[in-house]
Amino acid sequence: MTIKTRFAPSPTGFLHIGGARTALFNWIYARSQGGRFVLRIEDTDMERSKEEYLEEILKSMTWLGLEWDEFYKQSDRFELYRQYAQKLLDEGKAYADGPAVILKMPQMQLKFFDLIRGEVEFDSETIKDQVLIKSDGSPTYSFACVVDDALMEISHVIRGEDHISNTPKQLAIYQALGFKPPKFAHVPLIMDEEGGRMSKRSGATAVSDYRKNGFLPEALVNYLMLLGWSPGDNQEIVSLQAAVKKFSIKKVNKSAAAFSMSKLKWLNAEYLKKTPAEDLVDFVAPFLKEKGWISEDYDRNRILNIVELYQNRMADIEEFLQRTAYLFQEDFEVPQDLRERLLSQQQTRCFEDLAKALETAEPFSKEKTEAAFRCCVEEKGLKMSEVVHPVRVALTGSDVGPGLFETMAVLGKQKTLQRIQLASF
RNA sequence: GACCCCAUCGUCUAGCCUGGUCAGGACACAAGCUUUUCAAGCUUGCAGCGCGGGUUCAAAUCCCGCUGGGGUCGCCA
Repeated sequence: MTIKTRFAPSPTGFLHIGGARTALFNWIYARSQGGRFVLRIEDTDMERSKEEYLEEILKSMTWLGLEWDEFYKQSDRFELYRQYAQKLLDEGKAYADGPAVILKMPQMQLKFFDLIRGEVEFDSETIKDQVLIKSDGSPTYSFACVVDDALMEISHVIRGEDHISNTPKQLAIYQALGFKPPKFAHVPLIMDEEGGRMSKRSGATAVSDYRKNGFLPEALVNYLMLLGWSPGDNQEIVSLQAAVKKFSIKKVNKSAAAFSMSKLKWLNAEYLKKTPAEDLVDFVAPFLKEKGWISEDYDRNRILNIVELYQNRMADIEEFLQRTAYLFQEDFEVPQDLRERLLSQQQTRCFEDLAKALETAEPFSKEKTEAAFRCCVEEKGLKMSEVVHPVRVALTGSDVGPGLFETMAVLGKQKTLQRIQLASF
């Protein structure tokens, strides 16, 4: 049997991280079985479906690396749904209510075997007749879904747990149509940090938000797959390729998982650390351009030096931009408490001489600046720590950051000297 | 409310199917080492089987009940 899965978002909103994880499991499962992955846009609700959302969904899927083998839009297939509805009408399995078509609920065993949960059974008495075609001629979700899954020969329907109670209704439609139902697997939902329902208030929920905030797609994908699934060998860093090798749908958890931004950030930091600095330059450049900090023809080597300095000090782009702002902006504020604590008259009185000493550093490298700096500090009988911290504040506006001399090298001679002198009185 | 699903550290999880390993790992948190600060790195620590009944020589693991959480009850998807 050929394995075929599908992800079927409706373009009534951005691609949600919950949806992304469902898509991810479908993709991984198809790939792990040598099967095919279908992307089907469920845009039967003409009112709420928007072109911009469709574009955003496609873009997010591509960004995540979840390429599809087949693509469909339900709005192209309305005629097909009407034909099947007519068939049910002709066979007496459905009845008309004005222009609408409604399925007579057959008496049947509404039982199915869920690949993740095992046997799930519903009482057919509790399920009402189902609308198949709405009064406006468009198909309902369940009807279009069943017709498509059957015609597209979807072998495994992997979807969110919120669809579990749709399954018995759809089973009835399969039976009426005379189609064999696919295998079902309902993956648990993702909860917010507090364990409640994911909502706008829960923070970033759209995949595009994570892209904008400077997360690496590999990190997001890695995080999402770990929410409800584990390779089982204590590995946390798992590539898509490794996941495909180890994936088993039966090993997917049954219980809902709370989203953890701190773990996602940790994973992102891990991926950031192992990404070659050269590649990171390209990753970071668009964000710097957007800030207006660099132009189109920026000094690639300089950005490379900066990236190398901060690669281990950031979990996302926001942190990077915050910590490197002093390199691109002239007027940064030194917080009042730091000014008082580290830039007192006493502490800055050697600044003039330090500036003079640094003037001789040529080239203005980490090694040369450090040598000149140390020499001057020793001559004055001071300790390095007494001078290093005040100077860092003068240069960066912060008391934390990379090594002082690496910072100087990347800041450049002119700005370094200027800022030291400026702070000395 | 009815129906359905679920339940291991604060969080994500391994272990459950095929009862017997100090219940393992990761994030977070705390401490130490390193260091011009921070980060990274290394080491250590803290912390869990929801409750109650069974079955059994033995239960996180099997069964039942309870409690708790979640989902669905649209001519939305």
